[in-house]
Amino acid sequence: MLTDFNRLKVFYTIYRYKSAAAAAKELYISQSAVSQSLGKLEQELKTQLFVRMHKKLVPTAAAGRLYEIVEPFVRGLEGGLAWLEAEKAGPRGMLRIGAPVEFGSRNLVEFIAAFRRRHPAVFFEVSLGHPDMLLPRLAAGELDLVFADIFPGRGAKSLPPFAVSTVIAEKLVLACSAGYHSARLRGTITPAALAGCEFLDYSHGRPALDNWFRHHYDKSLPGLKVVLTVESVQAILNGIKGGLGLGIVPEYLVEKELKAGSVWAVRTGRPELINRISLVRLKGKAASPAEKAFLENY
Amino acid sequence: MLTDFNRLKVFYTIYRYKSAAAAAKELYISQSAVSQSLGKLEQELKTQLFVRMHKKLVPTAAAGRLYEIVEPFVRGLEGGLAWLEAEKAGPRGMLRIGAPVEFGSRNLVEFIAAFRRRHPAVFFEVSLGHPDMLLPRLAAGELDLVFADIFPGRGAKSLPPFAVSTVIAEKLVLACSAGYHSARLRGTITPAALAGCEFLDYSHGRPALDNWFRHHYDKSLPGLKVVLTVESVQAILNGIKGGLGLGIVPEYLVEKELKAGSVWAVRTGRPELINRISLVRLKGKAASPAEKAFLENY
DNA sequence: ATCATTGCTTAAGTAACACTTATGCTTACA
DNA sequence: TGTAAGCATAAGTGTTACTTAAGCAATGAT
Repeated sequence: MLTDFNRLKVFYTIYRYKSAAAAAKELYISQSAVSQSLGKLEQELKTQLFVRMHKKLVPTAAAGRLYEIVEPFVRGLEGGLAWLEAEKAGPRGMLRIGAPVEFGSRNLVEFIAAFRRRHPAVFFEVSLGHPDMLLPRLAAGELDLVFADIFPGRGAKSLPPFAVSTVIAEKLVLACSAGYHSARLRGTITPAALAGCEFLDYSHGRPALDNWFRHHYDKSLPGLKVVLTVESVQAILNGIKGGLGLGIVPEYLVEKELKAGSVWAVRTGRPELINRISLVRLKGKAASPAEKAFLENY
Repeated sequence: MLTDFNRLKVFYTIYRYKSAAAAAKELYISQSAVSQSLGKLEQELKTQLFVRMHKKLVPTAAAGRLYEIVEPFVRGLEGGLAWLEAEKAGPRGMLRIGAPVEFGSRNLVEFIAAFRRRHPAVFFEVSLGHPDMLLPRLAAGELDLVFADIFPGRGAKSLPPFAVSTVIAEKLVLACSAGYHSARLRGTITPAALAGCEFLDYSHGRPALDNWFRHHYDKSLPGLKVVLTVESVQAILNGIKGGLGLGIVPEYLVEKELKAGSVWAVRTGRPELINRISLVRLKGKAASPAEKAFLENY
């Protein structure tokens, strides 16, 4: 690679003015410095860049070629720096956000819509997926912030470089349809009574169910009949309504149905399990105005 | 503009490795120097570019943007420098040549065709026109070399920054058709006899005719009847053959016709006027291998 | 758990080199 | 012919980028 990029800056200026004296004035250095810098560059490239004529430096073909490389760069740089300045001045620019599928396509998009009404110069790039996929991307600098629904069990301790703050705490209920309930769960609810039922969960390790049982009964029930595994709250909800069995869903999603009696939720006397949606950022990363505005409002 | 371009080179290397230590190794400087350079750049931009994490530098969005500007530049630069190297190694690349219309579209193009058979990596950009238009472009570095038919009268002294060498010396004759001759020029040829004839010239100052008369009779004849002015040797030639009158043409173009007797040329006893086609280059400009090869063969 | 390793940062000293001042040369223009 | 403008070169100086060294934090192995 070229040893000294600064000489290119001098070259660029000389080329524009076809004059060392004019370049010196623009660069706030002496004409001699410009001349020396050009000489060094020519030596370095072992190529003549200008023909010295009286009161004028005439570019050679090589100089023309070099200028065509340097010119778009300088222009791009000026534009880019101006953009950085603008981003520091107020909320604008791109925000790259990761979020769980359901939360991202529901709450987050709604919030973004509201946010953009106040800050139309901010635009978004949302990546939906598991925190397991999202957090490494955050750590690699590909995302600015990530929403993660980290269950109390795992996570937490294995994330030293992250700054975590809870934004939403939604109650999780174990629910089934009224029909399923009246058919399979008459009488008081006990772990033993539940053990014979059909269940729905989000992935094959049944993390949601295990978590719920540990919270409410201090133990997980092995050998549950998980009849449906699907990575979608909406799908689980539909399964519940269709009488497939019992599944974990955010309580606010079934509020109407619970009141109407079409859906029934297991109550154990203990407070409901809380699903904390956390906002994760890289520890030590300065927040841009756009990011600040986003964080303040959430 | 940015004060120090060299820091961008360091930034570029850091970004590629996401590591200051690796960048230091590649740049053959200490890791500390890399760290300091990055710090200076961030200060200069007043923007955080990397989040310092253990054994890793994680780029921010701003760094990504900056990289997208710098990266194509570095790649373009590498390509461009490789090209310069290649051009120095052997005859290749672009040659920008200026020439008079007739010479350029006839002799020059023929020569280029032969030249390219030996050096297929050399390509050409030919500008046709008056030396008056071409030489300033040569002086401005827009052309590498110019063929010029400079009449002895002017030129020569007003071109101090140019290096001139004659490449072709063609005899110019004042000719007319056999029919025109027998009808209008019986007997011995004198200036007085010629004065009553019709003439053809290349431009309205009748430079060719004046030049010819000064050479052969040491004076120019004012008030000549110039019945056709056209900037084309071929057109003049056709005019002569058509019996329009007398015109100046290169002797070799009418050699056959002179021998056959269909065209007749004025002979004064003096040696013929010589039209020197000169090759003009910028004094002090180093010739590329392609240019060298071109000059050697001409 | 503890220790060794790795990588980044900061501080201080040094060495390199870019810049300035000064001079001379060339050319254009009055 | 003289003067002014522009570039090149030389010598000296000043800035600053770099090196060396120490400190800190996080990781992974024993």
